[in-house]
Amino acid sequence: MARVSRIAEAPPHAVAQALARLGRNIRTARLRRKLSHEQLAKRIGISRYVMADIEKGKPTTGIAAYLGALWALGLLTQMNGLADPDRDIEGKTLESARRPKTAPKRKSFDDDF
Amino acid sequence: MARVSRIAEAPPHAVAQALARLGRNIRTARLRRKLSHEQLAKRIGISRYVMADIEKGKPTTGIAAYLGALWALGLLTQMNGLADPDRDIEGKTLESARRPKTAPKRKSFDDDF
DNA sequence: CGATATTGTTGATTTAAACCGACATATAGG
DNA sequence: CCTATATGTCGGTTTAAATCAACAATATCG
Repeated sequence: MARVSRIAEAPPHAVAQALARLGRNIRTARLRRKLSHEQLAKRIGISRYVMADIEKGKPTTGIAAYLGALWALGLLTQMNGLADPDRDIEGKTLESARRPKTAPKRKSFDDDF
Repeated sequence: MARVSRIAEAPPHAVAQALARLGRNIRTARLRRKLSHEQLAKRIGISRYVMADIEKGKPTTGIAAYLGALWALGLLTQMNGLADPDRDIEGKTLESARRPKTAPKRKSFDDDF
């Protein structure tokens, strides 16, 4: 990533937790399939070091490496419904009739946070 | 990421597709909530440029940025069951009684691919 | 339509992600 | 136990991810 964004530097609990759990789950799946870091990494096209990073839930590691791991383990299909607009009740409620291509104009200067 | 791994350089169809869909879904969720790139990016702690990258499904972008977006949109909970060992039928079947901490020793030289 | 905000693009800079070699430690399984 | 393999750690190199400023293009809405 370089220049490390705040979300990566100090992720909120929920994000850090999700990341840690994902890493653990990937590790479990790998061990069940009796693959070493090196073997799985090779299939994904990453180094064994990055494979280890993934299992640690490293925030700055590229998403493709994570998805590649899921893919190589046959678990990528579980990504299917993620953030699906149809499941987004909150969003559906908020949505006005039209579907704007950009966000609506803000009244004026930034409503920060 | 630097030195761009193969998975990021030329992701398999399934991975590229999952990435593109995730990006689109995040965009839809953002627009429904009437947030601009800049507004959402600020809450996540990234620049608007990275926010745009996410919606494009850029493979090399750090996973924390993606999860941060889901988090800021209230969609992170959908990550819960991802790669859950309990749901991993394939893995459960393969698993032998014990739970090794490392992969079993390979017979000898690499079984490549 | 016109004013304003959003989003896209480009080029330059900074910095760390990914890689590697080498070595230490832990684990598996004979 | 012993040995081969797996995994962890460290320093150093390469390279591109993230940022930013500035401007262009596009979309919103009064």
